[in-house]
Amino acid sequence: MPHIAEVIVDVPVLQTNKPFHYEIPQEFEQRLVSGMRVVVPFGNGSRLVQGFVTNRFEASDYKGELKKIEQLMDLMPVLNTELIDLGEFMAKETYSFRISCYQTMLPAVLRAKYEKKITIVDDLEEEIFFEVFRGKQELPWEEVIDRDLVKLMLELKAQGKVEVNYEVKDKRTKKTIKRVTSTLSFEQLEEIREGLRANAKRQIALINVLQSIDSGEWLDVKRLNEEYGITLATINVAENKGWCELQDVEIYRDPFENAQIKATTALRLNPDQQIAYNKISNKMDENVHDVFLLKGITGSGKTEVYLQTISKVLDENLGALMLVPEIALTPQMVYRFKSRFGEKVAVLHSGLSEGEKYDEWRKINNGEASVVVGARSSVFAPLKKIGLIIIDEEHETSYKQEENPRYHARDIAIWRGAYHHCPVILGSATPSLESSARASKGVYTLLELKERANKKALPEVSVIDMREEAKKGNRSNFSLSLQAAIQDRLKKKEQSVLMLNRRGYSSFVMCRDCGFVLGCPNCDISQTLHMDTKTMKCHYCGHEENIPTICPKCHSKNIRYFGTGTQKVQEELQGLFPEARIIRMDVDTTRRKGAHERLLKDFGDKKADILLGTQMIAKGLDFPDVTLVGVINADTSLGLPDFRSAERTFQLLTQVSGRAGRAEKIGKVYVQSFNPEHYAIQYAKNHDYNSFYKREMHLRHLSDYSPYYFLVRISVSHENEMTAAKKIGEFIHFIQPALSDKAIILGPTPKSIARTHNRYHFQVIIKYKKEEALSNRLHELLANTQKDQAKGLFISIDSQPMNFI
DNA sequence: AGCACGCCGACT
DNA sequence: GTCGGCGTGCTC
Repeated sequence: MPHIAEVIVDVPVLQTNKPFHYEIPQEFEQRLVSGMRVVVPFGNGSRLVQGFVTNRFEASDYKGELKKIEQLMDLMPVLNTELIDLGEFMAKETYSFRISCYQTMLPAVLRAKYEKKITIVDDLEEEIFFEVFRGKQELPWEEVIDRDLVKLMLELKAQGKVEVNYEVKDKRTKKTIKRVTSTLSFEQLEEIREGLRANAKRQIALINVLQSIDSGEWLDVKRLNEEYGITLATINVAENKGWCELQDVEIYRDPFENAQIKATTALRLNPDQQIAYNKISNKMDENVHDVFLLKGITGSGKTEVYLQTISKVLDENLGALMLVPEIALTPQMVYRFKSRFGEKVAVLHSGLSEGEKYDEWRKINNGEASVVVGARSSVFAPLKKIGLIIIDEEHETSYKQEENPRYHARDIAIWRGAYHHCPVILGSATPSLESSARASKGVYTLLELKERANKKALPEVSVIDMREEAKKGNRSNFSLSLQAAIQDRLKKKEQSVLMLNRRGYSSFVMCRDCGFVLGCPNCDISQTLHMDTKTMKCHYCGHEENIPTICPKCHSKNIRYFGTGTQKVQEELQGLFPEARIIRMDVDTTRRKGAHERLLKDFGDKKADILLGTQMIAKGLDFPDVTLVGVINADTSLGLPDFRSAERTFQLLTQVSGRAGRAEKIGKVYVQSFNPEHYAIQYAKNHDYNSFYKREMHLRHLSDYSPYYFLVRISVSHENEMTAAKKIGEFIHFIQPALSDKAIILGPTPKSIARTHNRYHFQVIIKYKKEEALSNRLHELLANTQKDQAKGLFISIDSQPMNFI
């Protein structure tokens, strides 16, 4: 057996971001497998840290003396070889540490907790022992700090009386239940019963129960207590006397314990669905990796295609991975999967406790679950053989993690698809421009669902010009036509959904009379209002000007910042319709666990007439009695200083429109806007993705943005503004020589929130098509700036950033 | 990150 | 003269 282990240690800094070799002690030789967590001594004081074994070797080329692995933390590996490789790839792509990548792949309970403490090894003076150690053998290090004992401890350590110890603690817990079985025969128990006093009621009851079960059958102790009043104490006594045997068994916490799930079967596919199914199915048969872009309008039955392709995967004893955005992971959605695939489904989402997440993860790792449904991080689910990966609503920006490691689930999914030689399906009604562009170039295979499953026409969308409303003297958030429509639905006892677009809240300036938004003269994006400096700024090029008091276009004085809160809107709405029952859904009302589900359930049960919410209501809701959808302010997301703002607005409007008229009744959508002629709004009104795509691609082409160019953003921050500004300048000088003349450098500019936590932030964006040397150069940049980073300069590199605010 | 080693200021 | 400040470098 190779007795050298390659270990990635849990010290997330660049200098230790490489494998370290350890000797595997004899006792672990047989049990240690790559992918297990281990405890290893590390560094000068040999403090104990957690590590992941990534390989085993016969010999090491390390010149120094190898240390030994201290302890194994797992019986089964937590990472398989695929995930070990994926972590290496991911660290390189996202400019982050391998250890951080492995930790994001795993449930949080597998992350170690560290404890440092002082242990007595030789007799101490009585006074110290009782006063300082309070008569105990150990003293936690925090206490040493708090009680200012560092100096004393160092002295005692020098005298060899105490030592510093490190402990690596495993946070994971398994939920267990106690169960009991009989160890005696019916007759033997009968004999015992006769020997008992008549008033030993509990013991007699227990014997009755033990007599009633078959040999080898186990009974739940909790149930014995509930049903017969037999306590654990009684059973313990009985066990000591040898009548029965007690056992702790590990169980999974079941987050869906109380759900009643009815089995469903496959629906009949329409011709478009059938074609899509066949094409995907063929690739699965060939065992070939391919990426499909499944484009289907709302209600076209994408989910049924997912379900049936997954079903085929299961028939071949492979696993399937399905990602959905966190907010779309509703009970309705989960129910659909559970009812088709039953126990084979594992669900991973943020609503679960750490323990529940770990249990779901274990079911996957053990091979008990073969269908995984979950949000972004589920892309790392430890399925051993994957036959299909699906990313639903692939355009959603939440698939990109906004903290380190800044991975995009789509990239990870495609990497895993290639590894497993299986298809990846990207599904959306409004695909991202990047994916559509790849499909039109033939990099992805396009599959289209053009028909709605119920053959219903898409809802009619009316765009309401809020400038006209203003002229009529209506200063409220609700146009007269929307008010009339709401009144009508209330009368007919039908439901309405109203969405308040909260993106980019209050951060830009717009003219209430003509809809003019102040843009940057150099960058074709809107400028952001900075109240701290009382200026308008462009986040891309750094352009700055005064806040306008008069609209440059129509010279109206009615130009001001834009944005409204949900609570204020709710009050206004209630004032207009005193009899209406309103449910408000925003970050405030959904903060508590389960609140989101409860509010939706109440609305589904028709306990309210109007659902008022932010974009979180745009996804996945399917309520048959909703016949009216209103978008109160379509413009806020247009005003964002982001080249994707039109795309986001188009996607949002299309998505929310799909909420109207899901069943028999015909739906109607009202979109209120100060920019009704804006192409994102007009194309959304006409449900015309293709025209939107063409127009937007043209604009991206003109301004050299994605998908024509790749982007990378380098951000720095420092508590001293001058230092941060000077450093980012140096970094550009360092990177520039590695770039061709085709690359475009934007900035440096201060970030939109130029100062947070008393630190100053600057960024530079590099637009490029093909720069072979760039990635290496950026890795070098990180390596060369270790000293700066030690001195409080934060550097972060975000490849293909999604948010610019 | 955490720890040791090493070289300059205010103290017994 | 020394105690201790944190700058620098290393961790299998």
